[in-house]
Amino acid sequence: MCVRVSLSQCSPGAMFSRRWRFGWDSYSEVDLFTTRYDTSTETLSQAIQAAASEGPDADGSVLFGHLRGTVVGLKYYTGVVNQGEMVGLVRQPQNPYDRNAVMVANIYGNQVGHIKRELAAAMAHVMDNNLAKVEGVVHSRTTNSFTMPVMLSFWGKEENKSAVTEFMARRGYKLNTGFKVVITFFHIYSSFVQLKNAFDNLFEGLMESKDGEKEAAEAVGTPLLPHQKQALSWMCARENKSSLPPFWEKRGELYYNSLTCFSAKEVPERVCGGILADDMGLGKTLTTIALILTNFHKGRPLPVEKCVRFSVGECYISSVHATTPACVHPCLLSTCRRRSLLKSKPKLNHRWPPNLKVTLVTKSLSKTEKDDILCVCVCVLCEGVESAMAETADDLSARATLIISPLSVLSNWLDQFEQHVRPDVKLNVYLYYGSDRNRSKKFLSTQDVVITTYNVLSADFGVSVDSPLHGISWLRVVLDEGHIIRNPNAQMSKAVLDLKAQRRWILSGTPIQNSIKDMWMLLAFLRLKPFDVREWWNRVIQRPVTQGDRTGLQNLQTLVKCITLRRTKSSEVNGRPLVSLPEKTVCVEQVELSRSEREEYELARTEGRNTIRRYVAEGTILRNYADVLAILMRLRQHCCHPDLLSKTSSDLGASATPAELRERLIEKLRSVLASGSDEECSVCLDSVRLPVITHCAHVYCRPCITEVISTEQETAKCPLCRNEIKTSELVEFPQELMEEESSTNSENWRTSSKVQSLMGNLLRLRCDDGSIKSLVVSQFTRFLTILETPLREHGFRFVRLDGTMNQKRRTRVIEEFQSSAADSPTVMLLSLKAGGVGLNLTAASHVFLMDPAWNPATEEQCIDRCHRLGQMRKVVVTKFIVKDSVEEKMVAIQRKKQDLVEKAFGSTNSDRKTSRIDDIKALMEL
DNA sequence: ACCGCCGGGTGCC
DNA sequence: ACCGCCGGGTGCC
Repeated sequence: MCVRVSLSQCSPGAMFSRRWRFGWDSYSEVDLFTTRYDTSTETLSQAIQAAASEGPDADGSVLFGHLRGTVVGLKYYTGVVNQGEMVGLVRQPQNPYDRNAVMVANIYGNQVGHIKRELAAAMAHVMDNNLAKVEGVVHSRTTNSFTMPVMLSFWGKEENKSAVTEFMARRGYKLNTGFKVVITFFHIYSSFVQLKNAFDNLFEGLMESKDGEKEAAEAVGTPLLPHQKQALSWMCARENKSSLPPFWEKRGELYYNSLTCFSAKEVPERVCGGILADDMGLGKTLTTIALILTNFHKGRPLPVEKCVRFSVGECYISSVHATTPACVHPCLLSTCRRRSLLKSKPKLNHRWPPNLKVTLVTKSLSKTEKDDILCVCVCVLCEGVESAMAETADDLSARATLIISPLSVLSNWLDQFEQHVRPDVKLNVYLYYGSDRNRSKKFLSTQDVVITTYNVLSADFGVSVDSPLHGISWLRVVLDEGHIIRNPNAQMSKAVLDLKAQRRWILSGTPIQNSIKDMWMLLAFLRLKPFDVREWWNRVIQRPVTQGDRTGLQNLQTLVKCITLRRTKSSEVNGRPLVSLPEKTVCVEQVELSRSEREEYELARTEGRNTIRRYVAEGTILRNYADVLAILMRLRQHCCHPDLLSKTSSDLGASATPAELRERLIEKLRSVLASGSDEECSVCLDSVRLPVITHCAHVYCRPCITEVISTEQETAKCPLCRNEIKTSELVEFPQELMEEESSTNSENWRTSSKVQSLMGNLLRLRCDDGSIKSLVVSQFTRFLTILETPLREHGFRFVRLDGTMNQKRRTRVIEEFQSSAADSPTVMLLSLKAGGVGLNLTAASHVFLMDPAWNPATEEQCIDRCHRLGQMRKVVVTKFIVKDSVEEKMVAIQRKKQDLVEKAFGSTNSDRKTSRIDDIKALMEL
């Protein structure tokens, strides 16, 4: 090697004034790069990926400005760029010629060139210190083939803006600023609210031109409904057709991506699979089972062993002809041996050879012979597996489908396979779960289906280098409830992304739960190029959408449309509803309080109203929100049963010690949550998960409020009352108390008007038709406990399902309830929040909603557990509402709230705040 | 690269 | 001639 340096190497600061130079006489850059970089396993795309995920999130970033830069060294690299194409900028601190080097790469991670030295030096400082994220777009090409201009944009946190701008200016690079973009919490928040609504529409109307139907393979025992045949047809097409992924088009010889302006000679890798986002109850599981059996390689059905029982006395195996007599199914062999039919001695093999033929001869048989011949003969449904082998590049030896599901629905998968696969078909389904699971890769990869849970998968992934599931080339990976993997940093998500598969599917009723970020994980799993790389996703979709860009949203919509099939129960196909469910009637039964109940209620109401009046007058209603909720809660509890009221909680007023404050906050939290009410988190607008209470007594999801705090840092304020909040001051409900809550005293039990109304209904029903089953639903688990006494007294057989039960018990309870046995329970006491999605309670045809919920959707969800596919009877829903009470007003607000959600486009946080105050006023008749 | 830069050849017009 | 000018060789970081 001959390196000639005209000037001695110097400090980075002096580098600009002096020049240095290398000779290339006997040394090519290829050698240099292979020795330098090939020792590292990191690929360029991984480097880009890593760079993008380390940097600040696109959400909170502001644009510092633009700068026109130069990409040099084009002729040394193969990466090509088109006009308007986005490029990635990656720091190369290990570059032997310049540790400030900034590499330029195209969407596919192919190197295009480098940023010119001086500019790179300035950028390196900014990039290395995480002051800004720099993005590049190549707007125009110059005619020469050595350099090209690149438009650089600098993005980062507001507080770094001036530092970056000044630094660049000192180096002689002026950042051109367009209009000033200021993003505050409320900014993000209101655009988030808008998005949430836009998302609701995102998955709507995805039915167009997906209306072909496909019959399932013979092995599927359950006839598919028309919409399921459509889904099957669509899924098969997504797996088999080689249509271009969204935004790709053929332009002459090249394939062109209209979003990133990238083009390539090769066909872009197609996405085999997609998102099946049908509403729950439309049969995603059955459709998936049908897909597994129907669409093996080359669109042929999965070759499965099918046991054929010949009708007695008619058929008789006379001889076995096999082109390869080496293998005979052991089951058949036993018969052959007995009858001495085999000429040669075959080896045993469980897999039936494709061209083995069995000749059957009819013969009259004696009784014993008939019994003998009732042996099982095994046939093959699909022939020609081997011949298909050589034809395509795909690995046709991949056989198994891996299904990953939450633990709670694991048993459902097994049941559904049992139920929908014809009993005479032998499908190898292996449950990869439990400590004694078979970890043999050979064993697993020869199964037809392997089912496991997200937890098992990620546990395996974390523990050992050669996780069995990660070592297998799957034919197909299916993520059930795929929205579970929405956090890309979670171990679970990484484990899922690392799976090797030809085809990938996501099943989910709610593909986007919180934000557009959720979507990235799904696309990354599906390997939808180029969006599986975070930078391109951020730049092309996420940032434009979060900043309210219409085209960004349109692009996202197009993207989603291409890979998603979503139908709701109300969707129509050719003017007819997708599924015809039995009629559902909802009636409200007014309950009159007894005199003593009314007296107690009015007492509590007057007291509460005075308190709230005071808050309204002081303008402190939101500051005392928890207290207000507690008052409302007490009233709601009065409506159900007097014993629901917890011991009067002390007033928050003056809190002497921190321990005392904590005690009182927990008490507040208890009154909000413990009884099972459905409180809404004001950040995500959903029911609270992992509830925490702030020192200003507002309840949020822990992740939501933590994010708010980390975004706003020291200046973090409570989104509801703008008091200062700190992560360290968030209080959780202690687990020990959780358990205490459930204990109740069953001696001196008393009834209530609502209990009477329910019992009257149940007794009447039992009289009319003893086989009718009912769900009795309440938000208050303690109310369910109270209801147990009269049910027992009247000799009802009942079960109970609430959030405290573990999975095993839940499954058993549901099984018991769903059973049609004569002595099976006819009533299920159900806590409104228990189970959430996926429960199948079709045995019930009557639903009694004991108390109104804040969120009408929760009620609907609950009703849907029995008003769904498989329901044979008309469904009757009875809502008990106490006359002249807070419950009546809640119903009115429910309706208003639903309107609000529907029209909420543009509703801001402050709108919501005032609407909350209005709600409270209305509830208390102020 | 239809540039910039380097360094050797050259030297009135 | 310790300059200027010309024209060939050359070229990312």
